[in-house]
Amino acid sequence: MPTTAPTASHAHIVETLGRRIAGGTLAPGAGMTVAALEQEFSASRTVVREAVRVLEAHGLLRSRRRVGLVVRPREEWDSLDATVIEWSLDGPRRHDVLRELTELRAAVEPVAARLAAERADDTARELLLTWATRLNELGAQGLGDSEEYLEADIAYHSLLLRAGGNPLFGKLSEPIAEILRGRAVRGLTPSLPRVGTLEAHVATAQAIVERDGAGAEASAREHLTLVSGEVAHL
Amino acid sequence: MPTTAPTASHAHIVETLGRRIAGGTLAPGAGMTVAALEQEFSASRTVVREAVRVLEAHGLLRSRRRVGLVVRPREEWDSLDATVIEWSLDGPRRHDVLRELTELRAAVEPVAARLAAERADDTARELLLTWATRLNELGAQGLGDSEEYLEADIAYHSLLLRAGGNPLFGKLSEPIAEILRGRAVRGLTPSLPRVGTLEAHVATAQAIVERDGAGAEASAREHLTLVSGEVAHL
DNA sequence: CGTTTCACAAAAGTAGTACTTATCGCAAGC
DNA sequence: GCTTGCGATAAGTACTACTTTTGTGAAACG
Repeated sequence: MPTTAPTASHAHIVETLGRRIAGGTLAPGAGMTVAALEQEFSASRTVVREAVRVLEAHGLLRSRRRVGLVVRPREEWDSLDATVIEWSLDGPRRHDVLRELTELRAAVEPVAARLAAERADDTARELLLTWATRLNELGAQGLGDSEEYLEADIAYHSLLLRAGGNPLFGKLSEPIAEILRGRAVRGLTPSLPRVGTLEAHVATAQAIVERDGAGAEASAREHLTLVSGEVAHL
Repeated sequence: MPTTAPTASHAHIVETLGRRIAGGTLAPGAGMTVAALEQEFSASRTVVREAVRVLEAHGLLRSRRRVGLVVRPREEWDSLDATVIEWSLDGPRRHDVLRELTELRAAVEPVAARLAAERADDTARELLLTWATRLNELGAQGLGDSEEYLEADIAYHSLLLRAGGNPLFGKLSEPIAEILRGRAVRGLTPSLPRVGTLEAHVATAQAIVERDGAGAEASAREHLTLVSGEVAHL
């Protein structure tokens, strides 16, 4: 085999095609055939079909006999899947996606905070407070747009969602990590976090440590109202 | 081939295997091989591999060279996917799943109600109220466990989640429909809905019609507190 | 002229087989 | 005892032949 396509194996096709669809290059309703994909990726039928199956499983594509492969409407997509979200954040609709995700986050995080306050184990509580104070410090130093801040932010929110012990909330930490990353990459994170944000983090964590469910929920909600405001008019 | 498997095609393998894993028959860590599956389902390699790919995409399975297929830990599953949820509701962990989903629902629906109040179009508002009053009527007649009630319940909640225009919330209507169905099938729905439930439905819908975001959120939250209480100790 | 029926062909679905590649585990050598 | 290399194993990839479904268009029919 010469220096041609680097064996466009399974994962590559899924990735490329997924990005095209979720990213918007390939609009819903657009059609294609397995044969065409074989050619384009210079891959065997088997490989292409497996890739198609995966995209089908994610609701991005539909394969029908005699018709070929058709891109499905957006409502059918597995829009809560981390990979699908990542792909969506690449397309022209990224702002919408970001807004939608933030709304979901605003709904979920306060309740997650309450659950964490009620049920988290002690190490999680401590760790949560640690991350919150770290965020506070970094933010105060004007490092709100730094790599470390992003990392701590993801760690904090991820733990917050997991600490309540409900795997479904934990699962939502993946999309939420994607938003944070997505915002950071696009320079939407200010170097000096908005007033109230850092305090809200610490207050939430503090409430969780003190097993104050209502308090945790309230301060998390306060924080997220601020965030929603920022993202609302992108 | 005798009267054995009726050409256990792709979808059937996905379904069966998915149920086994998500349902708990096949515990995380358990291993198998493609060859074994070929035999069991008397299907060709191609078909089995495609099925495996789909399950892999849902995070239920991992396929590694020289090792074979390994069932992945529950945290890795695409637990928000409607099919995965359906499969999970069949296993011994169904009560946990039901509880977890209800918690998520309690977090999401109030916010969805607010968004609906702020942004739904007029037909959706009207329809929402129609469903709510229908639920009210059916409930008052002691038909809370009837087929019609379930149908109306699903329609109401589904529309509530979609009306706000955020596809992510809309997507969550699938799992939520699964819960309602799951509860009904298992006879967990009382024929006379708990006091307050029906009123809350109507109140929420009423608030949405009046574009009262805060009110909609509040009454939805009230309703869901009741529901959570019911499901908490299954 | 409109409607139904039917046959054809297109495209995915299924099957089987041959070959390639990664990797785990063990054993031999340092 | 630790590393290194070999071999077996199981998935990954490829190719090809065959089957099944189904949309479309043409022909038959009312």
